[in-house]
Amino acid sequence: MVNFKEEIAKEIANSVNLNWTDLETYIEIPKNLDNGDYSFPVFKLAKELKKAPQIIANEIKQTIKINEDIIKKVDIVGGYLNFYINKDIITKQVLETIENNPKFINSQIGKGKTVLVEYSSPNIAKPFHIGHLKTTVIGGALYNIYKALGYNTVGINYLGDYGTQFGKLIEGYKLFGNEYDLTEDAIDKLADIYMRINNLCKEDESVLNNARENFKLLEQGDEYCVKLWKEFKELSLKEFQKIYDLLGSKFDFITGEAFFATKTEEVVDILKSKGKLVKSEGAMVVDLADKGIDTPCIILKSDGSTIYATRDLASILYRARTYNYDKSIYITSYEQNLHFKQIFEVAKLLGLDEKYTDGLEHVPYGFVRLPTGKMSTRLGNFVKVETLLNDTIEQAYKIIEEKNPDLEDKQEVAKKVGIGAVIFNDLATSRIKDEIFDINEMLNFQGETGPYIQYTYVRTKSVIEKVDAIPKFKDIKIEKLNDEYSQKIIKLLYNFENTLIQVTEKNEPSILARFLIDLSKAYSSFYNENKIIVEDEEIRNARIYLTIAVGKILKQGAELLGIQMPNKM
RNA sequence: GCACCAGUAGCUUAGCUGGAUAAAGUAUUCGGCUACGAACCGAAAGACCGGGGGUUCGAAUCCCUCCUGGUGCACCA
Repeated sequence: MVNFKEEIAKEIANSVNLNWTDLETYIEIPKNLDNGDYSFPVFKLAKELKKAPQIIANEIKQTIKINEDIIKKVDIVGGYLNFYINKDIITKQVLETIENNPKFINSQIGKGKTVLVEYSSPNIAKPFHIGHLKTTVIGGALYNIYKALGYNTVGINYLGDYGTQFGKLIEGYKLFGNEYDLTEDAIDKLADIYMRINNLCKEDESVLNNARENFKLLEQGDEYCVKLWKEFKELSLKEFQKIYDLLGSKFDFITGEAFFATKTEEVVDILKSKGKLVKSEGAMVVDLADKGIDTPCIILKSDGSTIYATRDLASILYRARTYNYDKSIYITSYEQNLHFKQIFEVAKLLGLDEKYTDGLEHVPYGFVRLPTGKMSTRLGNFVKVETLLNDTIEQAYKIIEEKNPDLEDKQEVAKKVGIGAVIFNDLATSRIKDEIFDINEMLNFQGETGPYIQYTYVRTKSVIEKVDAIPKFKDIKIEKLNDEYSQKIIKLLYNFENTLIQVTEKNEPSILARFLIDLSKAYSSFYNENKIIVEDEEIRNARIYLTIAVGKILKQGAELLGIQMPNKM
């Protein structure tokens, strides 16, 4: 496809004798359509060329060689040079590309590169509540999008399956295990046991010591403890899998902390041999004061055992060797900002190639809070993902019942719509923002929501279903799509791939979520203003063709976010 | 106390590598189904872009400072 910015930048560059790549970054897209399709602020050159913007603008306008196929018109308004592109060429190229390449992605940007995405990472034996949803959904979307751009993508679920907490849980099971039947709702019951033993540990030091002892035994491979731990893990995974199935979350590897616990020795050895490990308040730490980080990174606790940082470092070593990654992103709440800052600094001391340490990136997201305050498993103040999904699915079912009672497979559709609403809600805003969870907001499927995108898609399907002959691209009269509504859609479609690239540059799926809203709005306006199935065959075919293109991109974009599209709703 | 993040319409947000009149949704009021799906479209109203300084031809955007909220700050993850 023509890169309009590049073409314009090159032509201006010729005219003023400057480097076109710099000029390209100056080019903007005017908010107001009256100001053209692309705009060049001439003020930017005033200093460099030592001339008034007006004079420069005139000179450029006069000397620039305009290829009429690409640029129709150049205007000077204030200090801007406004470019009006040839609508037919962009329309033709967009539709032609979608015809030939249904995925509408040409970029080779990810070819030969490997990206690791660590996400979801729940603690086993604890309920999967809506606080874990963001990492699962954001990570899933990023995973899909990197993959779509050609990256070799590896999704890792780094389970919290290690640590003193399991010593406690084992102790709790020993004491009250016989009161519970773990064949059903295992996690809830384990969480209950954990809550009880945790309270007991606070009251009774000897219980806490038993818990610590259990963990030590677990580490040493004690048969009873390992057997219990495995059982807890399996029960938890089984329940998590139910949620992952609903959300469509997929992982290439489910590798928990325990896996790396056996690999920490090398980390300690390397740091020791480099003299970076120093004793501080009884623990072995790496001092990071010279890196601007006040808090040293603990590698070995006072009792000589490892800590999560040590295991994270071991995982970096392992992943560098195993996957030869170019980029490795960690999706967690911003609570862990300092932790990742620390381990990324310490990772530089492990003797790894710079490629690997440069590729490390923490992708933080904001807190989810309940109106009643911060969520806490310990205090029982949380909303389970399962409950939330059931509520939204039920709501979707109710609305279908009301609006489209004859629909087939209502339950299936309600599932797609209800889950789509939840996923979209977590992806629609910048990930760094905190969210106060409001169930009423979740259950409102109007406006900028997942169901709105699905509804728009369903309308495209419905239109296409109504026509008997699907037009071929070669028969489309491009110039029939010159109206403002069609053109708005075309411009959005033109930006689809660029939008995906932006998502990966910022690790920000909300950019795609917004794009899909914009496209849905543009199509809804088009739909209301233009009758599609009209007598005039040329107009009809052109509009149907545009409808097909919108449907394809909506579906693809939504699926990249993890949202399934129903054909009817 | 130190560090990081956030503060834009009643509410939820977009815009933040500086650019033309600050953009949406929601809530409120009004209009549109004898056109292909009204979970929609259109309109009205709603903003000292947290306050104050500065840099610049130009600041929601960059710098300084203050205020508010959140998070982190050593053996939990």
